[in-house]
Amino acid sequence: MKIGAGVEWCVHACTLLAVLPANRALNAEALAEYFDVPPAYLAKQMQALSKAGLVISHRGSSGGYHLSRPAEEISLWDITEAVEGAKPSFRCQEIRQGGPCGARPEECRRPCGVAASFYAAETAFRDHLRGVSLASIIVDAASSYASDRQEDFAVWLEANASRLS
Amino acid sequence: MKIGAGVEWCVHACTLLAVLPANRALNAEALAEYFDVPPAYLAKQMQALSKAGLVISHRGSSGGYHLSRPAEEISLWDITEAVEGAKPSFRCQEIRQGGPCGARPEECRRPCGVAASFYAAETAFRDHLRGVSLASIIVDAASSYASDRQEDFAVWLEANASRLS
DNA sequence: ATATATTCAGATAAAAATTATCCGAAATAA
DNA sequence: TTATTTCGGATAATTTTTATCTGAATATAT
Repeated sequence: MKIGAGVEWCVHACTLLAVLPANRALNAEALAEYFDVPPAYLAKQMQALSKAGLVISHRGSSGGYHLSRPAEEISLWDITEAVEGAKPSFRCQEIRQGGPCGARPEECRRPCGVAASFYAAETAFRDHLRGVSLASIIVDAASSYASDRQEDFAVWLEANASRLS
Repeated sequence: MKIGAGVEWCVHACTLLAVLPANRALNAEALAEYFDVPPAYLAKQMQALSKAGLVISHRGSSGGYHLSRPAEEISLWDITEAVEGAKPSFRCQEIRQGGPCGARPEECRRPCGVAASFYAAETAFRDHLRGVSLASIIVDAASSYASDRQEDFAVWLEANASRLS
């Protein structure tokens, strides 16, 4: 049971995009520099967010990414699903149908108790992440930032965020 | 986000061990045959259950495995943890500490909002599996078995379960 | 006691997924 | 047009998962 590093990176990247002023954008290189992660790999993960419609990409000079909707309307599950895909973590191999006493296909229309339990656990996991918005993450992060650091951050943002026409 | 095939196999294997009469055991080969999975790989996974104390192994002739405690007292999480390990699915890389505006270590004593949310989601997942016992899985499976199949099963068990002295 | 059967632990290896980089094409701004 | 930037795909390194095999330890049966 594992969650890829891309999910963590993309969530943090989105928190940065969420605090961007209107009509500003950040490109993959700037995002990667901010978090000190491999630029090419982060760029690839950002494609997934773009494909899922969570961020809008702008090509060309002074392009970059910005959120497609308010941070209140983007959950951690939205991002996780975009990056990792929607496949269930428990992939039932239907081993109950194999072997000398295997069940017949017509007895297996519904998932077995084992699979059903894992699916339900996963639903609990997913629902929890659905209940956490990007906006709530930002509020949490802001509270742990001292005022002098906020200044540093504002300077960095001004220097790196491009302007959209 | 994935759960390995070994977890599924081991849970099903444990359900089989759970319906074993007293002082009987099943070896890895018989378990693998019953579910039609690779014997050597299942044997390796069973080692994890043995190491975790969920099953008792008996070496030597007419040896095999049996549960270490009643099926009511073994949850799906017990088995999942034994096979996959206790490491959290979300492995925080603390990227908030990197980059030009990175947080200082003393600001990071508590997990960040992102990590905390994933940990909480995982707790919900784990708690759900903790609430499902092997015994409840067996009840579920038995209800979908026709009476003629139960006979087949009894014959197979008699032929394959070894006797412990 | 000896032979046989069986699990265990570790070495090994094949396959798949994850992590990571690079480049050409498309698109945008200056 | 020219420079910049994202996109999509090709490629590759690394790690994890899946899988097999062997020898040692151990228990049973003869």
